[in-house]
Amino acid sequence: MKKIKPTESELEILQILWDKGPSTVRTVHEVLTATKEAGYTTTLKLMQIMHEKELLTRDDSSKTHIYEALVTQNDTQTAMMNKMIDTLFNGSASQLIMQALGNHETSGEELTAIRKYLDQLKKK
Amino acid sequence: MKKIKPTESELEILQILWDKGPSTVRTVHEVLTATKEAGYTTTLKLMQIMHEKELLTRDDSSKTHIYEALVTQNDTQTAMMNKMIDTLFNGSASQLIMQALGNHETSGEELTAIRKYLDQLKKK
DNA sequence: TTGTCATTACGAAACTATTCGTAGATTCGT
DNA sequence: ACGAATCTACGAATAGTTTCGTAATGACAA
Repeated sequence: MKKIKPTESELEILQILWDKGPSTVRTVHEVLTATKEAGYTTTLKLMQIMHEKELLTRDDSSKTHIYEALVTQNDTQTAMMNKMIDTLFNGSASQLIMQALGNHETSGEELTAIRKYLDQLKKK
Repeated sequence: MKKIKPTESELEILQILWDKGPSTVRTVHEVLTATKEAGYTTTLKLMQIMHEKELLTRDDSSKTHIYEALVTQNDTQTAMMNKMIDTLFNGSASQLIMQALGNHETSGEELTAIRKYLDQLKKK
């Protein structure tokens, strides 16, 4: 399996592509600048680099290229979580889970969902 | 609250200091090189920089300085988890939790502990 | 066609992180 | 006291990330 290690800025772009699906630089840039300052060519360059790194595919059949995330959100989540558990939670996933439960206002519904999931796991 | 954003290498060093408590560069370096290659002065420089950044305190009353983590493991966990939930899990902590449950072999004991913790939360 | 506009390509600058060589200071054993 | 070993300080080289200016290309409207 390929190593997934997007940088900070790359993650922001991936997020947008996961959300919107295949998009042009313009689209991504628009979403990006809703939150933060950035020049258009900055966004462009980033996406070009991500394409080189094979984080994105590019459809350049028409003049305006269309980019798409090549790594899934799920794989990225898994990769980064594992690293985090490793380097920050002494290898214990449950420690991470409790930390997450403790530090966030989690709604009753969410708690129920987690409990259900837990039951399912226990059956095995 | 101060912003906690240690780099990759800095995290490795923090980990060691959290584990061992106040330590010399030599000690940290020894642990570090058990896993990976690194020159002594590299480790030294890193820790000096971390001291400048106020990630570490330094006791230089004797010639061999003693460094100690200034940020707690817990605060760092919280900070990095929140960012992760934000940038990778669309703001949903429970999504992260299920991901963690799914992708790790979690022992029965751990599951029970989590369940207990969950019960506790539900009471409120 | 001609000018305007949006787009891509390229390269360089600015910044941050990582690595390590060298020099100078201190400690310790003999 | 002498020399070897250990440690710190400093600065520079390297590498990776982020930013953006400029030029070339293509699309489109008048």
